Amino acid sequence: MTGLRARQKAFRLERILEAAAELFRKFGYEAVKMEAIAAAAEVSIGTIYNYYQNKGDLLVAIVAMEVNEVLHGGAKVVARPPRSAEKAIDNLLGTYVEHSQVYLSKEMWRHAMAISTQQPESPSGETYAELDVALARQTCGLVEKLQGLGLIRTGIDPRAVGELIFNNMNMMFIVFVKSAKMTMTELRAAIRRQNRPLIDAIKT
Amino acid sequence: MTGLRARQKAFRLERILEAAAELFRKFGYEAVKMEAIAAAAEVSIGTIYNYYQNKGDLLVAIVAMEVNEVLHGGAKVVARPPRSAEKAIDNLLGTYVEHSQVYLSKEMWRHAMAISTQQPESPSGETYAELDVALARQTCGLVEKLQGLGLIRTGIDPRAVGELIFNNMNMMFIVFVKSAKMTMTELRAAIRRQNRPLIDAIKT
DNA sequence: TTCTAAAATTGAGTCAATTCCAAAATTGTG
DNA sequence: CACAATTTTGGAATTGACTCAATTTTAGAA
Repeated sequence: MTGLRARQKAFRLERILEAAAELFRKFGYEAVKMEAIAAAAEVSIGTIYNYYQNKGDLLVAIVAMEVNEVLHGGAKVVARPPRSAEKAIDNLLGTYVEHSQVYLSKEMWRHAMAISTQQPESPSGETYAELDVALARQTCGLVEKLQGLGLIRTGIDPRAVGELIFNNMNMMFIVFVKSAKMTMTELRAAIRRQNRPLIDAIKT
Repeated sequence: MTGLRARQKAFRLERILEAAAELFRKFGYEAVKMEAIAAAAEVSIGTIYNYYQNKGDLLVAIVAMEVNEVLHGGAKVVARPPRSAEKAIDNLLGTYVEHSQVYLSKEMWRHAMAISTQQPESPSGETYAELDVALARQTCGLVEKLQGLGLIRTGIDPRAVGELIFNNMNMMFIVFVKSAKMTMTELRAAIRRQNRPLIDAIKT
């Protein structure tokens, strides 16, 4: 057991995902037909639907791999944060938004977000939501750590602050991927500006 | 001039919108076929597409009417805010989220959001984005007013605070409509909890 | 009233995602 | 080595949003 069948399955799963990722990146999510993905992965359309529920599922699986990398990057920042609340938070959020652009286009992000909003109960929708929760937790974790390091006043609820900061960033990221012209630099500047009053007020 | 044709046009526009709104509310956005809307509005499918670019456009038009009411409700709060920063902000955000449920189901909101994310450049996507901007401005306006009333420290950037608060609420509202079980009460409690450290820090 | 160009309406047809299902392949078992 | 149970395959059928060429309606001039 766990013989040929399982190996073939894993192999096909990956080949389909890679074919889709490459095509999505090259031509955009909407422009790519399932037929093209099937041809590129050298399987039939039916086979794709055997592995993934729908076209959106395929996209969200790609995005999920990406977000997992972002979580890893974030963990490093939380482990050894810069020695000021301002810099630490800027660093973490910077990791999030910068990394998010490495493999995924704005268009891919937009569709992934739309799919997870449209079908929150589907496996891919839940996956996406869980990743958001994990990122929010990580942000809260950083705030807590900063508090432990004496960089943020005691008595302040770190979860409230973490969620507020994360939600603001997430919303700004949505605005960013929806805007054709907004740059990464502008995004980061806006987030910094929005966070400043809060951080000034809670830092020691 | 402005005779029969214009009147008929306005009449049909409205009849299509009303038919769609009723069907969407009763059966959900996805479950309703364009064919059904056409039949209910007593026009052909082609005619609907003469007035609205696509099915999503129809939904966003309905949502836009709703959000305009929300903006009106918000204006009243900003005009005569409660005499504490905490209550004033809670009141405004409460107006937003409570009103949003009157005519629209979570499912309709989810699809409207998804559409505006997927097609940000389309008329309906832009309409939705503009409404978000208007709401964010209103929130900033309230913060500024509270500052003018001496309820929030001077020297704090009201736009930064307003945007932070609005973006957090907006993100939480997305979480809310994506969750089958989250209640309005829970949503409001979460938002209050998240805002508390910020408001405590900036109020006089 | 009658005629004509512009505007609006119509619905059958197109397109791409998704579903269906019968044939083929794979595996564990007697 | 069969052979039955299970899984995979691939292409045909379905579905529903959207298009477009033909038809109908309207406004206004003669």
